Amino acid sequence: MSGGVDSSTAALLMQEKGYTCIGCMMKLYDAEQEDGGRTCCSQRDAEDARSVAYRLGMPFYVLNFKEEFRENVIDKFVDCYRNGKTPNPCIDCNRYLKFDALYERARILGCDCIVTGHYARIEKSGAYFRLKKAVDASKDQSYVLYSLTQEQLAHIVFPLGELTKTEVRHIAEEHGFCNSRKPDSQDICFVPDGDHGSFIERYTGKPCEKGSFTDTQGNILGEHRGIYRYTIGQRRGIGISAAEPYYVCGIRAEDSTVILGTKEECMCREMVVTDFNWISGTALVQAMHCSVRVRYHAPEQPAYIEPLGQNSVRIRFDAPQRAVTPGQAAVLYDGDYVLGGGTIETCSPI
RNA sequence: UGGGGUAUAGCCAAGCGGUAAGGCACCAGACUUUGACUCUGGCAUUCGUAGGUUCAAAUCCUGCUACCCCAA
Repeated sequence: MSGGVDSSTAALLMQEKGYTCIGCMMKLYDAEQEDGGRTCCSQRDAEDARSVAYRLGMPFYVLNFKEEFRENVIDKFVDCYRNGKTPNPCIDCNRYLKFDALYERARILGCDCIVTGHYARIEKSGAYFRLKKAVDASKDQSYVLYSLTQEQLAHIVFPLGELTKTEVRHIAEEHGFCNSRKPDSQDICFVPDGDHGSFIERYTGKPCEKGSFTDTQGNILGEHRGIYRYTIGQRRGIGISAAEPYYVCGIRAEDSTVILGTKEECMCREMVVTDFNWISGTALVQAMHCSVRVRYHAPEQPAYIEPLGQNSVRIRFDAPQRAVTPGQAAVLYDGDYVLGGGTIETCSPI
C-alpha cells in the first residue's frame, strides 16, 4: 500500500472478495524532503495507507526495503544514466522490489499472494498465466510489468484491471478513503523535484561532468551539463537556438558527447533488445511479426522479431520510429496480451 | 579618418510614416506511477544613441557610436 488511491482500493476489493489481507507499505528510501505527497514514501503517504488499513481492519506493516531499493533501483538508475542510457526505475522497482523482495517477505508472513493496485490483468490459460492489458486503456500498466514470470503471475492479483480510474476513485470515495481525491503519483519517486541530473551529482558526489554538443557530422555546437541530463528525442534544455529545434539523437558516454539533430535524424528502424523475459517462460525460437511498445504511453507498432540467443531479440519496425531510447523497455504485444519484454540495448538510425 | 553597408528581445528576423510578425532559446501550466515527446500560455510601452521634421517615427532628416565590406 503506497498511500495512494489505487492500492487502497485494491486492498478493499480483495477483502470484499473474502480474502484475509494484511496491508504492507514498502519503505524504499529516506525522502530528501516532504513536499506534499508526490512521492511514495513520505510521512503523509504512510499515514494515508495506515488510515485505510485501519478502516478496513487490516494489520498494517511498513517494511524496510531501503537497501534493496538502493542496490536494484537507485544504483542502477545512476549507472544507466552515466552510461549514456535512460533508465526506467519503475520497471526495476516492480521487478526487484514489489514482485521479488516484497513477494519473499509476504511468503514469510504466510501470504498466498501479493495484491497491488496496478492496472493490468492476469488470465489463466490452461497451465499458463497470461498478462493482459487493463480495461482502462488510458491507465494500462502492462508495459511496466513485462518482467513477471509464470511463478510470480501465479501469486499476484490485480483487482483494478477490470476497472477504470474513475470507478476506482468512486469506490474509494464511497468508502470514505482519505486519499480518494489524491493526485496520481508522478515523477521519479526518489527525485521529487524532477531534477534527476542534480540528484545524480549529489548521489555520486561528483560535480557537473560537462562535454560537447555536436551535430551529426561531428561539428561542435556547444557545451552540455552532463550526459545524464539528456535522453534520446529530448528537445528542451539544450539551450541552442537555430532555425529548427534541435533534438538529442545520440549520446556517447565514451567521450561524453551529446549528438544533436533534427526530428528526422532521431528516427530508428531497428533495435536490439536484451535481458528479455517471455511471459510464457519459453524463449522465441522462430522469427515472427507482432506489436511493440517502446515507451509507456505510446501505441504499439508492428515489427518483425528475430531471436538472438536465449535472452535477446532483434526487432525491425515496419515503419521507422522516433527516439527509440537505449535503457528503456521494449514490450511485445499480441493484441491485449503481453508476450514479453526487455531492455533496448542499441538502436540503429534509418 | 576615402567609399559603401548594417544596427529591432538571449539568437535569427519581419517591418519601409499610423502605433513592434514569426522562428529558435527560455519560463510557467497541462498531459504522465520512468526519461522524453506533445499541447496551451507567457516572453521588446519599445526598435544602437542624441536631436529634428510630423497630428503620428523602428520607419524620413542630422550628429555621434559600434560592427561589416571594398579600396588604400
